[in-house]
Amino acid sequence: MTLMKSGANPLFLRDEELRQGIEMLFFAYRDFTAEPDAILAERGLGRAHHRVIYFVGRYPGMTVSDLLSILKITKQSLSRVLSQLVREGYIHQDQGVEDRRQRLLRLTDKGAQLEKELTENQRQRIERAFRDAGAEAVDGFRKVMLGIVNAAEDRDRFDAAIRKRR
Amino acid sequence: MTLMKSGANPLFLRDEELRQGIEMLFFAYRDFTAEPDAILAERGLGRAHHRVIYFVGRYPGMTVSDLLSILKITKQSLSRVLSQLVREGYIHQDQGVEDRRQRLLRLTDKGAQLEKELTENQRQRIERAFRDAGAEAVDGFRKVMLGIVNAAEDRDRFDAAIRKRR
DNA sequence: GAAACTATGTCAGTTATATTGACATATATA
DNA sequence: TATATATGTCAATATAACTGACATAGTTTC
Repeated sequence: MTLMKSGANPLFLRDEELRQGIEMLFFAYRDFTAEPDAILAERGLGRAHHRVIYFVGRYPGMTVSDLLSILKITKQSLSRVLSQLVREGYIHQDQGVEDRRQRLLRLTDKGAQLEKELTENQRQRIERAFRDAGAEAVDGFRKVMLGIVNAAEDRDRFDAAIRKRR
Repeated sequence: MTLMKSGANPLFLRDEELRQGIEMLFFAYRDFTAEPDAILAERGLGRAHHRVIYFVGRYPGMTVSDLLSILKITKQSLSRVLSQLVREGYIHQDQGVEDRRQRLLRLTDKGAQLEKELTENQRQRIERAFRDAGAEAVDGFRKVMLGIVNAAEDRDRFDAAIRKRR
């Protein structure tokens, strides 16, 4: 941290550091979504479909409202995306067993295949970044990212070893 | 890293770790944009306007094509957003001095005020996360984020101390 | 058992952000 | 002079979100 743009002004340094943090999030997210978006476009799907497929693959048997609270979108928005995925055979809905109003969501084989193709890309990108940066850096990355996330509920999705720092 | 969900399968652990990375990016970005979006909505502006205001504030005197290559959108998309910002007095355009075809962009006072309000929110979020995580973790965060970003051109926006690891 | 609440779905209208393609203008460079 | 570049604009389209209103089936509570 010695070679900063402006010299020895600690206030500027702090601002520069924080702005870099902001920008890194923007650039990382932009590049992280670019390739999956291209794969999805070939099938007439968009980023919203990816998010649904991803989380249903991650938590099979999740309900529609689980999905709504993760994505933080309205049910009307989800509806169009989800019903397209069901219609086109990527996602299967089972009636809930304890509560029969619920629709338990899971990927079909077709859905799982697409999920793999999409996530593979992002997984590789993360893997390369993690490997290049080293285990210690990965710990730091996780601590910071966890601090950026709002809801304790979402932070709880991540592992206990990180959570205990709070 | 001792308490993982599944026990002692190292392959599972790796997959779990990578998926956490993917999800952290999603959740962090989702929460990072939520509050500025709300402020913008009051003025009839959206996230796209924020990005323009942010980068023009960051690099005063940048050209339209600089902005296009950072945002990676088409000029037609930028056009509507940028001309609204000019029309409503957030951004001022000067004719380029060396090349008079260029429009050099800078924030007006009104624009700078909005930029401050919007960025303040994100800056505070990052600041809190950085402070809670500690300096070492911040280094790790930056290393990993830099690894996720594609273009060397964009990586070069960040500081030399990190860049030299490559 | 009726009333209230919950999970989900759907209709209709609207907004923001992006796209592609075509063309125009001013300026710079070979 | 010819060509390339920086910018702007018109038109049509797509996607992903929103709000509001209403419907249905199933669960819970009084």
